[in-house]
Amino acid sequence: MDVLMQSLKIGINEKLYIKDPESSSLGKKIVEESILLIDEIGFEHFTFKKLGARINSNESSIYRYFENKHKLLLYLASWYWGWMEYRMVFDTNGISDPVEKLSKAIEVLTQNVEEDNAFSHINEVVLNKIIINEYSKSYLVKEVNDEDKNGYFIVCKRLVSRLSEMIVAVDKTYAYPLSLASTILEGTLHQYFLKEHFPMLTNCNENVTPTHFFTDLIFRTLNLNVNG
Amino acid sequence: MDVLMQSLKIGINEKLYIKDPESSSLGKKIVEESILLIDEIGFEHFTFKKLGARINSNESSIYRYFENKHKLLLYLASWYWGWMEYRMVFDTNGISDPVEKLSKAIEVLTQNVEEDNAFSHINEVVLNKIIINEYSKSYLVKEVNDEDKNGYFIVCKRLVSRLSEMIVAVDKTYAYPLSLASTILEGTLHQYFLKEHFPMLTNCNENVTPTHFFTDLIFRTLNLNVNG
DNA sequence: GAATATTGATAGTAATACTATTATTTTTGC
DNA sequence: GCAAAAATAATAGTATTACTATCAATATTC
Repeated sequence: MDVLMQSLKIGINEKLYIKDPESSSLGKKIVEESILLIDEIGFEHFTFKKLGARINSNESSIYRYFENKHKLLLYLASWYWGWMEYRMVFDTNGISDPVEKLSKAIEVLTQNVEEDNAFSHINEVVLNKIIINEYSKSYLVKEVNDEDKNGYFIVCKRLVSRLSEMIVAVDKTYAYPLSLASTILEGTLHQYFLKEHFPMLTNCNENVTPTHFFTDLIFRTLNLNVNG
Repeated sequence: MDVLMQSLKIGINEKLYIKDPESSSLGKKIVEESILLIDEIGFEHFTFKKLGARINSNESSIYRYFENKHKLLLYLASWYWGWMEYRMVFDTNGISDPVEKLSKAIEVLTQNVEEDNAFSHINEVVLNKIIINEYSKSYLVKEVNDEDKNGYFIVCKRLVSRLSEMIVAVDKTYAYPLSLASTILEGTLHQYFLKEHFPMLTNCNENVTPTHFFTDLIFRTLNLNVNG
């Protein structure tokens, strides 16, 4: 799993941190506990001072790793999308049939996240929760164009692009592969949010998952049979 | 248009404001200029102090209308969704064919917003821009469950519900009408955002609109012909 | 064991997000 | 047209946030 780990590390833009949090135990603790604290109190209430108190460290020490909490969120999001991308590529790698390949990709991207023990200091289940609740806040900012120029969103963009290509491989005539791919990724986060907080606005529940909904949607849209 | 105006006023939960901004010229100015200022500097940089300076009024006076900027955003969002709901109901009212009715609803909900002169102090075009950029921030908060209990999201919920019913009217066997409806509403905002800031992640541009994409998606998903 | 890097502690600043009080202006009712 | 009431403005003040700067204490490494 070392190769995986490295490939994921590569995905994170160096401008997102001042000092690489993977390079020290304090850095890892900052990442590890920030995920838990953001989940507990929400991104708006989260501060470096509170995080410092929680990990018995100092506010000023955290500022030596991340410029501000916004950059930390972008870092966590890059890690998350890099991890998703890796799993998608890994899990679809050997599949030659384009329909089966797309189907598997959708499954990986929309299914409930389970813990991955390859990364000891990152709790993927909780990270997924904060991506559902907070990811939009990382790009819905006035500075988005400049930040995009800095490459802060490159991992997520590459994921959409890859998924779009898989859609094209299934149906070259379909006119909206990019829009469909971005709708699936964003829509998945949204359906999980609705399931948790607005169950009346979704058909997803304990039995019906976003994977069911989006797999069905893709197959109907691209005019395929469920069995490939 | 007075009836319309009233019906839209009714839609806004009274708990969202301390004093009804429609009841005075200062209140209207607060709403009018807050839309423009949030659009200009973004919700994070927007403060009541800055708004006060802009309208030659006082921070403390604005606090007499709205508890904080979060409630103001919820107010603006309720107004927006109330206005969309009204237009959707109005424009689909006489249509008896369910397919044509759904098609018209999608059109109203996904098309580019144009100014509505019935509401002099609200610039719908700019309001639509801030909904695209800021709406998610109104519900992606830790307090969402309590706020929902207070009825702050009722207008948007009713809209999803209505759209879902129109989907059911077209295809009773389709298993995910709520998820499809919520995906369309949320996805429309997202596609407009991508079109503006991440054109590589969407097929929408000057010629292809979110209306094209979502109309096509709905028709394929519900197995209909484009001509009804 | 000295030099260097890292972390911690403390202090300080400007801005934010308010609340409270009092003064001034506007509105309304008679 | 004037008094009473309501609305708005001005000012001040508090706690928190989002940092920056400085210096002391601790690890690390050469």
